Formats: sequence, C-alpha cells, structure tokens
Amino acid sequence: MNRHDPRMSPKIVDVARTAGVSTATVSRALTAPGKVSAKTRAIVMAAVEETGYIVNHAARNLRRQQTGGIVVLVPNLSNPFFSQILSGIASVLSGAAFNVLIADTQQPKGADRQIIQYLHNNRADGLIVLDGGLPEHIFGNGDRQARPPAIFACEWIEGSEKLSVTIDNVAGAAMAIDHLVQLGHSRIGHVMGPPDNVLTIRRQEGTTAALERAHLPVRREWYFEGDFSLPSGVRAAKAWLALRDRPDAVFCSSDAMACGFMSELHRHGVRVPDDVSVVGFDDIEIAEHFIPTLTTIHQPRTTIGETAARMLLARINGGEDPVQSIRLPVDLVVRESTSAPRIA
Amino acid sequence: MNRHDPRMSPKIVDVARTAGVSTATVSRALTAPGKVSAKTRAIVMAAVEETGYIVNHAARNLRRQQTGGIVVLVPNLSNPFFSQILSGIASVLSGAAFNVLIADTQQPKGADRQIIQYLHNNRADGLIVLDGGLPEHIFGNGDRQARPPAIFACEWIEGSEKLSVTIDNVAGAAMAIDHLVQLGHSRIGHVMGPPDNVLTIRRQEGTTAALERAHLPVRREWYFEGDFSLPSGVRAAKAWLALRDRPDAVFCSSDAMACGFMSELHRHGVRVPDDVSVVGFDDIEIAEHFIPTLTTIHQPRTTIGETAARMLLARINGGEDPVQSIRLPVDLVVRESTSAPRIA
DNA sequence: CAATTGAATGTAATCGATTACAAGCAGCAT
DNA sequence: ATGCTGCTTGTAATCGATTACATTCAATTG
Repeated sequence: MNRHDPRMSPKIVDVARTAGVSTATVSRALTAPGKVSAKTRAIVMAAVEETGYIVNHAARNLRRQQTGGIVVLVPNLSNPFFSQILSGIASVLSGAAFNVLIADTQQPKGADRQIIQYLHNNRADGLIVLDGGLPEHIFGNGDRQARPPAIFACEWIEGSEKLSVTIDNVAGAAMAIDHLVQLGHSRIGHVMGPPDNVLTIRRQEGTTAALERAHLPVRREWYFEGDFSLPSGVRAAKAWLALRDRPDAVFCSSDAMACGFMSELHRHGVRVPDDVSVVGFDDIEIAEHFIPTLTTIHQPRTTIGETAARMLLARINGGEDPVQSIRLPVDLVVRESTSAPRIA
Repeated sequence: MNRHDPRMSPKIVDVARTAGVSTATVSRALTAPGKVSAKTRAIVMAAVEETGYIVNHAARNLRRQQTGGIVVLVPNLSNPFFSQILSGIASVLSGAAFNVLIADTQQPKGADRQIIQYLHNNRADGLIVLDGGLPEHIFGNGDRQARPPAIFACEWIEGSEKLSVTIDNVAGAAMAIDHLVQLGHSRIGHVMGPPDNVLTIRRQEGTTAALERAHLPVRREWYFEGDFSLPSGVRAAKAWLALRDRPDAVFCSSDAMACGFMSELHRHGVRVPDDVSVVGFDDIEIAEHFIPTLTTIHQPRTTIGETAARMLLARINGGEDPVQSIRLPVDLVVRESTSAPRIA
C-alpha cells in the first residue's frame, strides 16, 4: 500500500481519533458548525488540518442521496458560442461546491441512450440544457425514472413547462431590421438558423413582423437557409450572389454566419457596407474586430450562464415557488457593417 | 414519497427480486457478463429492462474506490480556443463512461484551495491539465494526498515528469518565419503570448532561431508583448504604429492576436498584406474567413483533446509503462495575409 | 463409483460519511 | 433534592453496489 493507494488517505475516523471525538462530531463540525461547541469545533478543525482530511464525495453523496454534480447539455461543444455561457455557469456552480459535468448532445455515439443516463437523478442533481432540439419526452416523468430539475438556457423546447433563461429573440431581430430600415434600406434579406430551431423561428418571426410593420416586401427568396455556422454563412453568400434581384441589406441570425457571409462577398468583390449592409446576432468577440466591424445584436452570454446556474441552485435548494423564467434584454451595437444604401 | 423521490427508483435488489436471483448475480450479469450463464444473464437483463434499473454511481464508486470522473483544468474557459479541445476530450471520455468535469483555473474565488480539491483523487480518477501556469508543487505527491494521474495537453510545466500531448511549437514558429523569409521579407517582427507561458517561450525560441538561421536582425523592439487575446493583438498594432522603424512582416503567436492586429492596422489605413504580412498560430475557424484570410500554423485541436483523453484512459486502466508523451505535428496554411514585401 | 474439478450462484462484509436516536450533563425552577 | 429543559456528544443504522468467500451441483477422471 504505497502513498498513491487511495486507501491511505485519511478517513473521518482518523480525524475523529486524532481529535478524540466521535465521527458524528467530526461530521457535524464540518457540515453544521452550529451544532458543535466552539471548543470541540476548534479541536476538530485542528485534527482535520493535521491529518489532511478531505471528505470522500462518493460516500457523502451515497448517504445524502445526491450527486454533487450539475450536467450541462451542450449542442456541439466545439461551437465557441457556448464557451462563454459555460464560463458563467462554471463560475457560479463551482462557487457553490457543485461539479460541472459537460455532455455534448451531438455526440454520435448512442446519443439517446447516453443522454438519458445523464438525465437520471443519480448522475446529477440538476441539468442546464442549452439544446432545444432534444425530444421533449426525455424530460418528462411519465415513467419510473426520477428526473432532476432542469433549466433551459438560450434555447428551449416550445410548450415545455420547464424554467428557462432566454433573450428576447423576436425583439432582437426586430431591432436589427428597424436599424436597417432607419438607414433607408427597403430591400432586406435574412440568413436563418437551422430549420426547426426555436431561435431560428423567433428571429424569423421578429424579422418578418418588423418588415411588415415597415411595409417592406417579405420575399421568400431573400430568406436564406443556414445553421448558425461560419460555412453556412458562406453558402448564404453564394446564394445571394446567384440572385438576379438582390437585397441590399441582410440580417444574419448569428455573427458566425455574418462573418462567413461578408468573407465570401469580399472574395467576389462585393463591398460591405457599400454594396450590402450586414447585421449579425450574438456579438461574439470577433464582431468588434472583423473587417469591417460588425453591427450586431448583443446578448449577454456570461450573464445567461450565471443566471441559469443561480436559478437551478434556487430550484435545488429552495422550494419550487419563487423561481421564474427570465428573459434578458438585448441591444443593438452599431458598427461599420451597416450604412445607408448607395442609391438612396 | 412521490415519483420524484430518488428513493423510488429501482435498486439492484429490486432487479434481483424480479429476476429471482441474488444481487451478486445481477451485479455480475451487468459488469462481468462472462461470469454468469447465458440463461441467467438473459433473465437479469429482462428484469433490468422491466424495472428500469439504472446503477447508482455514488454506491458503485464508493465500493470501487473510484469516482467515474475526469477533471479538465482549463485556463479561462471563455476562450474559444479550448472549446475544440474540450470537444475532443468529451467525445473520447463519455464513450468510456467517464464524466467530464470542467474547472476554470482562472476563477478568482479561492482558486488555489479549490483546485487542490479537484486534484485529490476522491474527486476525479484523472486530470487533463490545459494550464501550464499552475504551480508545479500542487501536482507533487510529497504530502499525504493521493493524487490521480494527470496529463498535460497543449501547455505543460517545464521540467515536470508528467505525460503530455503537445505540438511542436518551436518548429511551428520556425515554419512561420521561414515562410516570411521565403517571400523575401527581411524585417520581421513577433507578437508574443503572455510572459512566462511555455508556449510563448517556445514560439519565441523558434522565431529567434529561424531569424538567426536566415541571418536576419533580431530586434527587441520588434518583439511585442501580448497575451494570446484579441485585444492584445490590437495593442500590439498600436505599438507597431508607434514605431519609426517598422517590421514589414509580423508573426503573431495566436490567431486571435493576428486578427486584432490586422483589425487595428486596417482602422489606421495600413493594408495587409500589401503594407505588412501577417502570420498567425492556431488556425481557428475564423482564420479561413477573416478579411484577408489568415496565413497561419494549423494545430489539430480536436486530435489533441482526443489523444490526451485516450492517454489518460490508458494510464488509468493499464500499467504505467507503455504510455509516452506525444508531440503532434503542425503545418503551415498559406492564405492571403502574406505576400512578398512591396519593395523587394 | 468415489473423488476431483470447475462453473454458477448465494451470503454477507465492505466502501466512508451522515444522521436518527439515545444518552449524558449542566443549569434552573420547584 | 427532584425533575425538567436544552445543549453536546456518542452509538449504530443507513445509503446501494461490489466482491471475497462459501456453497451447490454437474461433469470428468481414475
């Protein structure tokens, strides 16, 4: 039994022995200091220090019927959009002594079965779901599985009663369109996210509504399919270039697509904003430094993550009552990629 | 006791009862199918199906003296550079039935103490460390703490004996410089990463060595301080602009800095590559779509993550012998941001 | 046919912390 | 002095799965 052997690390009984008290007292001194006299507490703490004791989580969790972990379900981990949100989540959760487990829902490997395992409450005490594309039934509790509380963040499942932290996508899209309208644009296109995605739908609604409000044409061939990714922005640009009758301003449903769009236009000698104005959505870091810098709808990603984490904690600790879904505001950030149309 | 109560989910004894066997047999059927007759196995599996049994990890881990989790120590989670690596790690690890826990080492909250908790082996069965800036002693085993095996990925601690998955930073930097030299540049600058960082040091070594090999000047005022971030690239550009005698080609130690650099130059009417050639490092997704598209050193981030994860698994499962540190190759990707100097 | 072997299964100890319950004890009122 | 209250502390059951050890039983061998 060398020093790497887990069995050699001190147990609660070792602390109890050095402190000359029972294990119950040690446990109480550590987790409910009020239940122990000041003197004993000091003795116990000294013994903890001396032995180098660290609680065994498996044992604690088993006894307490919890897991000490929160699972974050991320659609496509490699998308940097989520890193900022994860950061917000992690900052709150590790402060609260929870482990943050991440799982990629797009992972091909027997995804369904594996995710369902994560949903079971002996794997996590709570879930934060960033993927609105999962089948709703896996969150249901129609069967014998005990499910931990879950919070949606960014995306959500339409009609689900679960709590969520979202932004006002309809308003965000409308702000983008209104900005273009105010600049004098009347021929406005839209690069959409992946079909069926809630964000895509809401932003599209906001776009269409704002166009109609301004009495501008809503033309189907000016709504380009995308999937939020850079390459899909490139594809949208190709589609734009292929049109005979082109919009002179385009609202892209993500900054990544906006960058891909502008990049491809540039390759073909089309200038932004001189020939086309472009608005993005998200305000990712590069937006401020792209050439041209990108006008976009800012969403507070770190705050989204933090808020979702705090909400989940409230749900886990407190009762079910006080917690409410939250919709965070967005704002328009005007930069260089938009200007008045060339021929006013 | 409603259906949300954890106590209502089926235990191994419930399965044993429905199957008409002992708990030992159920356990064996599930984890060591070979030790059980085919017939019993089938019966047990049916019972598992019927009851909807899912193993309780806390109990299993307690008994097996493991945690079922791997901790990834990330410096600054919000840096999208790491998302790709995390993705590689997660794909391998969740396939191997390990939980992936993430911890941000830059988290201000009592960082030291908290990270050390993660290093203890009752929190994780292994570590993947992406931060080379941690004090080495926390990995040491000079004290009574039992430490789980750890693997460095990307960064590492100089002189540490821990295994690592890295790329050839010296060669990468040299490739960047050689490329500029071949284009005919003789006045070459370098935007560095954060001081003391291993990557900064190696890439700087590679840069200096390649310049000397080409008999070109190595000028201290052409080495700009940075920290891998976009804004630091902007700052470097400001420093470049402030020089009277400027390099006409610059190798940036990260793509983010290269983008910030180019962006700021563009704001001041300096054109890339016409006035300055720029090379980056990393080949992040935007590199291919920036304006101009960025010449850079490609590093295989997903592969780095996967490799580190597989190495760690080998270390955990097998003995200590066969596993070796790995250095992955990098390649130069030539794009638009570099060209021959204006006045050859 | 008795003895031996090995595969399949069962019994019960075990992992380490938490906590229900019991007990001890000082202080105080009657 | 007796009994009561309330604060500390201890004893031992408990969480749920794994596995060392014991047992059963059929097959094989001399």
